Amino acid sequence: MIVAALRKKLAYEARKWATTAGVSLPDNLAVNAPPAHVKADLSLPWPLAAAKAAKKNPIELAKSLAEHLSNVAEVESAAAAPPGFVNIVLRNSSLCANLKAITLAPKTYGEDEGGPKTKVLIEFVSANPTGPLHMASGRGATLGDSLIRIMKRLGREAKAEYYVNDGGDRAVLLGESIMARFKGTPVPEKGYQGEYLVELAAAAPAEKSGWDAKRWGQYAMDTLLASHRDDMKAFDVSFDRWYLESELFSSGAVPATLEFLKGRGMVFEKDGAVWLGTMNAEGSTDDKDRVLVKNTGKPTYFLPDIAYHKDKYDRGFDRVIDIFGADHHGYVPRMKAAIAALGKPADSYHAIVHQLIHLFRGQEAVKMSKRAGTFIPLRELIDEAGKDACRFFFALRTPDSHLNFDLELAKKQSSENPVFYVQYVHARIVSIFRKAAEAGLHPAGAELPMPNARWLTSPEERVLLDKLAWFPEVLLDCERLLSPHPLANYLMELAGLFHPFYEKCPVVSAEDPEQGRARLLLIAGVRDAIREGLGLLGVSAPEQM
RNA sequence: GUCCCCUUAGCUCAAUGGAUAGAGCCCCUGCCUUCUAAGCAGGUAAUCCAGGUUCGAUUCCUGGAGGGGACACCA
Repeated sequence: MIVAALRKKLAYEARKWATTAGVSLPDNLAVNAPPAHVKADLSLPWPLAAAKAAKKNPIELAKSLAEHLSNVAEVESAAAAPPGFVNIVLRNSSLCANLKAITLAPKTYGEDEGGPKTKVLIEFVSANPTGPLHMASGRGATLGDSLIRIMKRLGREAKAEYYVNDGGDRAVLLGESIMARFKGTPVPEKGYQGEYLVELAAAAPAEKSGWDAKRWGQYAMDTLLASHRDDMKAFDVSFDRWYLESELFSSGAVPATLEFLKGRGMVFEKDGAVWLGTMNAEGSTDDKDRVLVKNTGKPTYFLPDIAYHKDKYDRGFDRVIDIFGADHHGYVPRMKAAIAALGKPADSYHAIVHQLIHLFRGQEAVKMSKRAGTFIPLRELIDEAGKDACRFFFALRTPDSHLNFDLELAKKQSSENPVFYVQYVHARIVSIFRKAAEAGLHPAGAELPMPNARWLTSPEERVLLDKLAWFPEVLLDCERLLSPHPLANYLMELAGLFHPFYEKCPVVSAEDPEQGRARLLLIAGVRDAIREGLGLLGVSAPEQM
């Protein structure tokens, strides 16, 4: 029985109890991990919540609920604790059964949790193909890709999409900029000034001398887009679709969306331009109206963006998530307004805004790249620190907070480096399994038996059993918070709990071979949780270090 | 001027409104003939300020202080 399923069972029993006790419980019944000083596996604050409405003494309710819950099969004991908690100790056998569920049937996590039967689309990175991908895109990529992996793991239908702004004016300007670099003439004032275009122009094929700006633009955009694809591949991030803005235009979706919005009465004309009445629309979050079609007759970028989001819904996605960098946060209210203007429910759309990355070498802030000038390309970071360190560091923090990325630390092969701290545990366990096979304790790959109840009862073993039971809950936390950081932090904690076990509980040289095999089962659970957890973060789990 | 994010230990960060606020690093003291010392055991140390809501606030609300970012008929 895993915690996700046990939570349901306890909640069900608690509701039965509430009926007979004549109290009402809130809709959301959370199961918490108890604080360190409490010797229990689960903590339920439910009596506290019930006492308020019922005007009853919470500790009395807790005693009554504890008595009721001690009849649940998986529960060893349930005790009331002031001011009104119920603390539950689980049977070792149910925790062992959970362990078997982790090591033998890992595909069942979250399944019995149900969860919303939705089709989720997450759009992320979506950088303009006018320059190399930059390190902030790495944070968005980590967020999006890990969320996709976690949601899939929970049985959701989740797709990843990258929107490519390959539209007209931008391509022309890029073409003019790179052509100027090739010819050594000044780059247009509003053009792309980056030094990378010099390199790119030099690398173009021989016939380039005859190219016009349009041809140059096409070349630059194709090459840069290809580099974005390469960078994402190197970062172990994959997309179900690269959606081109040009596709959107050629499909006629842009004028069709304008007509659709007109039909809904959301559009008005003023000063020769066409506006979306985002400010006063029902459910609007925007502070001013926005232009859809300029007085020149050309659409702004906003209109195709709305058309693109309409298309997401038209393709059957009922949960649409966009990931933006902090510099685009101002874009969120108007996108929400657009979703409302399309007549979609507000809670079907979610924007994740992640904050900036500050790059350091030790104490020293890194402001710019030597190669690319004013910004740090993602590729430079991957090349220097490695994909694993980048992804783990990016996953470790909530998107809301600024992220300090220390290149020196990320490159260190020591315990100071969190990613090595976790990977090391995996390698250690794999090594123990090798030794166990050599010693004849347990042949490689064979199934491990369900341990006898007298094994795995020491504090070091028990705490690991417990921690493993929370793994599915952590994935649900990630989904709820739309961030992989609870998983990354969980892996740090799990790794930290393994080392005391390693010191005190010999496996291969255990007193009793049966005990050794029980411990093998336990560490197989740790190994698999780390391997899978790291996998969900796009980080490798080396067998040897 | 308006808007967004942040402020927790010396440092980097955790904690669906729950109990004695957790980790890792740094520093100090011990530990390698026994499954990887990239490790273990022990020690010191924290919620920016003022109000409010609540049985209960690091968490929610209001105001203030400090730091970061954004505010085009640009993309």
